[in-house]
This record gives sequence, C-alpha cells and structure tokens, in this order.
Amino acid sequence: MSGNNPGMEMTTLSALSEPNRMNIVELLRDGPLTVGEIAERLDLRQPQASKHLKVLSENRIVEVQAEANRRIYKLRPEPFQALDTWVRSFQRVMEERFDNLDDYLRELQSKEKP
Amino acid sequence: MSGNNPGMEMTTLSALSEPNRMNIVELLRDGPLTVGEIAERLDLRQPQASKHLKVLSENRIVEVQAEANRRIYKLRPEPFQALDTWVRSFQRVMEERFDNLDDYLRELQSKEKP
DNA sequence: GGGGAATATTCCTGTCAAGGAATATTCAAA
DNA sequence: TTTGAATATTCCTTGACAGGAATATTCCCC
Repeated sequence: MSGNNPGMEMTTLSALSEPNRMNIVELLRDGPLTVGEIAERLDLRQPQASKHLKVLSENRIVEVQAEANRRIYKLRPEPFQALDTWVRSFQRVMEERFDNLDDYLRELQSKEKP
Repeated sequence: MSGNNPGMEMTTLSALSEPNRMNIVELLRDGPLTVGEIAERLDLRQPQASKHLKVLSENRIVEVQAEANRRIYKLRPEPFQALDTWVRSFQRVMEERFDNLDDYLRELQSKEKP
C-alpha cells in the first residue's frame, strides 16, 4: 500500500476507539496513576479497568511500573508520535489542494469511449 | 473530561480502525475514486466496498459526488484536521517532559499514613 | 420502455470483544 | 502465618459488526 507509515500500528486506533480506553488516555495525559485511581475517577469496576489497561499495554500505549502492591500506569510517547506522523502525511488532503474533481471527471469521460 | 477536543469525534477512530476502511482512506489520499475502482484495487466485493464507504460517509471522513451512474468518493479534510489537533494536544506527553515518577511516588507515600 | 452497468440495501450467519461476577495472585504489615 | 488491600485473571453471556449472497435501485442508451 502507498502510505504505510513506519511505526503507526493499525491496532493503535482500534485500542483508542474504545470509549473507556480513550477516557483512560485522557486521564493519564496529566500524569501517571494507579489502577485504583483510574477506576475510581472513571467510575469503572476494578477488573474492567485492569482489562482495558491490559489492552493499552499490549498496544504499547501505556507502560507499567510496579510499586509494591500497586501498578502505576503512564502514557508512552511513541504511539502518539507515530499517529502524529501519520496524520501529517495527510497534509495535502487537509489543505484541500487536490480537490479539482474536474480533471478526474474528464479522465472518466475519456475512458468512456475507448 | 479534561482534554475533549472540539471536533474530534470518538467514532472517527472506530471507523478508521477497520483495516479495509483504513485501506480505502490510504487509497483515497491520492485523489477521488469511484466505488468500482476502490473495490477493484482493494480486491473487495462491491457490496462490502459500499458498506465500508457508507460507514466512512456517516463519520464524515469521505464525501460523495454523484456522477450519473457512479458515485465518486473523496476524503474530507476536517476529520484529519481534528485528529491532528487532538494528537498535538499530547505534545507534552510526546516530549516526555512530565515522566518524573518520583514526585508522584512521594505523594503516594504521604497519603499512606494520614 | 427494455437492458445492462454501477451502486446500494437487505437478510443471514459467525466471530469477537466488552461487561459482570467470582476468584486467583501478590504484597505489606501485624 | 494470617489478614486485608491492590490488582490480575477466568468464565460466561450478550451485543455489535463484518462478510457472503441475493436482491433492489438508479441511471444511461438503444
């Protein structure tokens, strides 16, 4: 495929598309938190919080640091950098430079009668 | 929630997280295409292509222009701009400025014995 | 108006992922 | 070593969603 950015994992978007996980990410942007704090602030049951954090971990969106009983989760920068790179590769689209349909329509016409 | 960017729809990520739809987006970055062309290039059956395009339309990621029999699909810039804005709001995270866990750990300690 | 091309829609089925509840694990402290 | 707190894991059920096949719709052209 044409625009496959290195580092931009397809599953990153999938992981982020779940509302609770997105909320976790939004919450963690202000700094690391434990599972209990995340569950409490987002009104999640602890097992669901752990499960969502597991998905985020597997996608390397967060990382864990064990501290005795607790696990402290924090965001990893790489997926965001990769996503940023990917989105920026659509700059031409975002600037709406290529939306002259007319050329394309003319091309269609020419194929009409071969 | 804290970082709710205006314009960044939660369902945008969900729509993009489906591999075939992501492929469609990658394909359309080089310019508008008809349903038939999309289906052919991505080796999809026409109905599936139409269905995926419908999802992308509903999420305003693409827009349609009817031309006689055919429907020409093209990317819309807004979702990408919104996504760009959202990702950039994680710049602090991407720069890894705030990952001093030590402060947080000390704070945890102080709560230990109230 | 009939036929064929391009596209959309419907119905069905299987798969997968999220939530609930219960349980297992790990650790510190007494 | 037992207790309790914090977290992870398992099992089950249910709902959403993607693909397949068939059909409906819309349009142009003869």
